[in-house]
Amino acid sequence: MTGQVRTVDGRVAGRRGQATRQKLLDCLSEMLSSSPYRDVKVIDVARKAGTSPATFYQYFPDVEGAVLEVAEEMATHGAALTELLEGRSWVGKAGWQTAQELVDGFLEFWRKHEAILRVVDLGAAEGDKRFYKIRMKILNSVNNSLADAIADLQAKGRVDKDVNPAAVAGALVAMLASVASHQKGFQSWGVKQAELKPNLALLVHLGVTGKKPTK
Amino acid sequence: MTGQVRTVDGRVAGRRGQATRQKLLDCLSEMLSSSPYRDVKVIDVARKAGTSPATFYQYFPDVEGAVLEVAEEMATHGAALTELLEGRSWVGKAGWQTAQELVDGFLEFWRKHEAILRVVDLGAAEGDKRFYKIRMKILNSVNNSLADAIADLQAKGRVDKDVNPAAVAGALVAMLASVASHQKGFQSWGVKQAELKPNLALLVHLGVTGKKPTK
DNA sequence: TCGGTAAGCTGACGGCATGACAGGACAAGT
DNA sequence: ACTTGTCCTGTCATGCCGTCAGCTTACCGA
Repeated sequence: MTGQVRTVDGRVAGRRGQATRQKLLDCLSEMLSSSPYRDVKVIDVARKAGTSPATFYQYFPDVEGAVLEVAEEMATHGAALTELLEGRSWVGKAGWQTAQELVDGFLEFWRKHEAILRVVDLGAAEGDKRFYKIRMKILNSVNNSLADAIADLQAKGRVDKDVNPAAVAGALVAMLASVASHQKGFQSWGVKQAELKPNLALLVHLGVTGKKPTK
Repeated sequence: MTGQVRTVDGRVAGRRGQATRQKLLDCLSEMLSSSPYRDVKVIDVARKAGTSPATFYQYFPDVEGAVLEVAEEMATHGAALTELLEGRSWVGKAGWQTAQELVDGFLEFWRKHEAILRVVDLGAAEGDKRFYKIRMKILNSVNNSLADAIADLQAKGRVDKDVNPAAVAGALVAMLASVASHQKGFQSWGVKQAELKPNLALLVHLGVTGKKPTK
């Protein structure tokens, strides 16, 4: 499917090569967590991996190229987000639970991949299609499921006709992503993490069903 | 209030100096709009301003320092966002209009300052307190007004007791900011800008009042 | 066991951005 | 014209970037 892993100059990477490559990616991930994206240098990543800059350039065209790899890897893990919504109900108490579990799972995922998601968000906002596609790949699973749920309720007449399911779903997903990125910001507004989640779930529930949840 | 503008080495800047300084800031702004943050170099900004890198370093410690200035300037303009909510009603048709105008004004502001806001968002997400404070300064005006409105309705018994006004307000503001940053993303979900706004307004109204708007 | 071949790594190098400084250009007041 | 303080830039040491030739290592077939 993906074909063989290749170096920049076209050689196929063997066992040792792939290990080095992966180590560089891991070290890059760590660097992204500990220092601003702007200050992440090839030489630092290489040093951290116990190798030389020249080796780095064998496997990646530049820092951005390597970041894209890290992001791609993370995006495949993001497929698990689909499970948060698959076959769930939005009616009654079950609906409230669905909303809660979505918020919980989403925030957890974002927290776990905080550093790389920051960079993906930036790249997407800057209009880079590669980052933008990765961001879509992650959000689409959640977004599509949400939009379907809204469209379903709409078909049954439980949601107004003039609601655009995709727009509402997208806005809710954007909200979750943004809140996850700036959780610390809420603390200065006197909102604790534990308080935040149910309020987010409330908004999600309101957005999807148009009604307050029954708890 | 802010005192005199000073160079890095402590001299007070005169008329000519301030003009040069401002020109550098303007050129930096342009650079941020046209190229990725990571690739904005002092030498490019200086060249664009028709001066030398050494001059840049007389007024700013580094690119980040200059970016903070641009952001600060933008943040003061952001005070105008307060007007979108001051003295507005959230009841009946007026409530729907309030929500619409908030969404409109917010998106417009974000669009106008897109480039610098991207960088502020990144800096804040990375935990840099300076960027984080600027982000707060912009969002606080809207957030506080929203939280007050919710708390008001809550006091009147129109909103559930277990809603945390600050949390809901913060989440709604985060949603607006995120959607504004990634408007292009919605196009690939088949959502046009014109469709997006009323749906955002709907979510805002739902979040604040807990009820569907009367149009 | 022994080469042969391809993978894997690095030292070294030209090029460019950074950041500091000292000195020259310039404007304003006397 | 002279002085004073502001303003700008040429220059330099330093450090990262990105490339290449060449060396080492692992694998494999004879």
